[in-house]
Amino acid sequence: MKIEKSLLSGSTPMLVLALLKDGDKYGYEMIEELDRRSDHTFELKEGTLYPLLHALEKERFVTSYAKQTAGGRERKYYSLTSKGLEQLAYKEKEWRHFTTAVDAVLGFAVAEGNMSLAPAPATI
Amino acid sequence: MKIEKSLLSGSTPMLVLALLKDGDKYGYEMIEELDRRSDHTFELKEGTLYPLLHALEKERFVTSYAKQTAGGRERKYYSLTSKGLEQLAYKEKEWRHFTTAVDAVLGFAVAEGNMSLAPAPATI
DNA sequence: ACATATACCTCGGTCATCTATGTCTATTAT
DNA sequence: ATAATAGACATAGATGACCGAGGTATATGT
Repeated sequence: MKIEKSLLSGSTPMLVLALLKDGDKYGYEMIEELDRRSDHTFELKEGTLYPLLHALEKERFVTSYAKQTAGGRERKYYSLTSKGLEQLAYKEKEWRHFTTAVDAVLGFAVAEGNMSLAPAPATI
Repeated sequence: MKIEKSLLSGSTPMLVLALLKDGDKYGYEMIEELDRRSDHTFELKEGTLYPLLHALEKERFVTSYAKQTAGGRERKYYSLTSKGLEQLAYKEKEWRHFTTAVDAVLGFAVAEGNMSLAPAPATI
């Protein structure tokens, strides 16, 4: 199934950080891995990923280093920092909150406790 | 919890259609209803909603009519068309697919059958 | 009478993603 | 040997979604 691209908007940084949680990766590899893990739902474009990686590095969520392949080709590997791991945890929490809220609007039953509802105010 | 606004991007039309499934509503009412149902997660702005409603009407997903309040004020009510109902069903399906794919990338266990995986091709 | 809430609307800015394009190197096909 | 393809990085400009800010007008509360 093809997903309207704007749906993905906003969750891309989280997905990239999630990929790096399982080990250092280079850009091109992330695109393939994301495509594979999502069963072809997310076909991230290079024009999206590379600028995003630069932004994540600027914010110190990831660091990068160059590494040679056996063939002599150079790759730029990215590594998750502890700050990036914290950010991932935050983004995952935000993601849970978001999907719970959408499901609530769509009218799906929500398991109690999920929405962290404030206790109902006393009606005088 | 505050949600980064770009997360919502793309799912807004679905949410609006979902609201109208429960009966005709006017714009201002939808904003309040969305805020209420989502426990203040979605605070849709007028600058977002009104142009969106016009677009939905243009695509024949909704129709509109004017109606007076007891006080004499005029409101513009929107009503879901059968085409809009179909669109909502499609968008909900897309939404399920999307969240399943994100969860797969995040590494959460996925209930079997959800991802509609093609049977593994025979490896010769 | 004045402020606030209700109710509609539009314009322009911001930001995320994609399209298109470019570069360079390694591998595969002819 | 040479051409074509795939791998790997990068950026510029277009598109599109959402919001901020502003505008108009009526009803209600003080």
